[in-house]
Amino acid sequence: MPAEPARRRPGPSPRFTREHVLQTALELIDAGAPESFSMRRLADALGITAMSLYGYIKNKDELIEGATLIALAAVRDELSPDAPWQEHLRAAMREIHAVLRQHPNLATLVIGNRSRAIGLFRIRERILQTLLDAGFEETTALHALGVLSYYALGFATGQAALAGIEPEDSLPELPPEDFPRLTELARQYGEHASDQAFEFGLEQLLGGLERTRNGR
Amino acid sequence: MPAEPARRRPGPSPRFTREHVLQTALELIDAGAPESFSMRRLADALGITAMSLYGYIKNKDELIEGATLIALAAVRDELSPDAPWQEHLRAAMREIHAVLRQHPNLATLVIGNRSRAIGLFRIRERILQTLLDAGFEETTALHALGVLSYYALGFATGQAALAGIEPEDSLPELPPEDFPRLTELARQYGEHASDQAFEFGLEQLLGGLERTRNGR
DNA sequence: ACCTGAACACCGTTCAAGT
DNA sequence: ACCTGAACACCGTTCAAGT
Repeated sequence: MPAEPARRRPGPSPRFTREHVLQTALELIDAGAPESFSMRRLADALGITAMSLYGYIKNKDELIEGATLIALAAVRDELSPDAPWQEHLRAAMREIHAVLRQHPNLATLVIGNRSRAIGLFRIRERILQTLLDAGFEETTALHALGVLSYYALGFATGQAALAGIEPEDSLPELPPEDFPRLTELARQYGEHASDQAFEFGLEQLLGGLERTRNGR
Repeated sequence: MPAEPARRRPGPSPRFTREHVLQTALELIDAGAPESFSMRRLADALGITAMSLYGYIKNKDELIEGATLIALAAVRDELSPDAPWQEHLRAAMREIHAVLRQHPNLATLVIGNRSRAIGLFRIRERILQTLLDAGFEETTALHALGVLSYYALGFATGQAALAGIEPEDSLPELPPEDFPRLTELARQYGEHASDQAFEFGLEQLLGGLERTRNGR
């Protein structure tokens, strides 16, 4: 690189809002592989040095939390408040799933990061509220909350792991004599992580909850 | 147990089996935080340099796959083959859950790693076999396979994220006016990630599958 | 006040050289 | 054949100094 004059124009050196930094982070997280996101790459994308980022956020965890919050802001409950509780849960779960599908790497980062992003708790509050209003006992409601959130997060992370992989490559080569069923269904194996599979599981869970609430 | 060569070099020049390397890796993964596991630390624990590891495994992903395989070797099906399919699924899911609870950081590493550890496919084969034998249609069986595996993996990862955190610290400070229910149940919030919650969700899923198989 | 370079303490992995 | 040090191309983060 040729030596430039050490002097830098003090002119329009760009200053960002925290939101702009977080938004750029989210775009970068969406663009690459989950592990390819780094402070240094984000700084590059913004045209500043990595160290300058620390003027906007405390550390990388807080940065990911902030990006999560922005992404989750898209989750809204549009249902009328007198819709049955099953409808509310179904809608909430579908919205979470849709958002995580749009930002697949976020799911991977969040699940491994013990994220305390307040957006996650906004959704949990809403689910918990729905369950309690539906008449579930407190402990049962908390159990259901855990089941529903980890199902959504786990499934989305699983789908993210298969993103960009050809369906027929989602299975490694397996000896047919030890894996007869997987071998037989190899071509359709990708179905296990499809959106229909998510819906299928959601309906199993909602049906189960309904049965539980009606006294077994 | 290390293979003892006891020949030719003076000084500490131990040679290991691949199994010993993988076993040590698993212990190290269990011991610390998920992100604290590194090739260099593993080499330290073995008393060799990081570069020597590449004589035993191709890279870090393969190392984690190998450790996963060792851990999953503990999963066995002890049921008699004529037990009802629900019992088989329940047993398989509980065994997976138990193993992931014993190696919590492994769940985190596996879910973010698109692991192709053959041990995972051994379990999937078994679940798929059970579902097909129970009479589920192929697509439905694959959907159920995805739902069950991602539920187990997602829940275990969620529990791992809370490991070592005091139950009362599992919630960040939230404004009570926006989060009335979570605030109200803050003391019991840890319940959402308990083993009972896992069992609760498992029963919802099994009940749902049973209903599905009996024609809605 | 904001941004910087240099530095620290790490990573995974390659490679040529040593025994 | 196995292990090594040195090196490469990265990390997140701190800190004193520059503007």
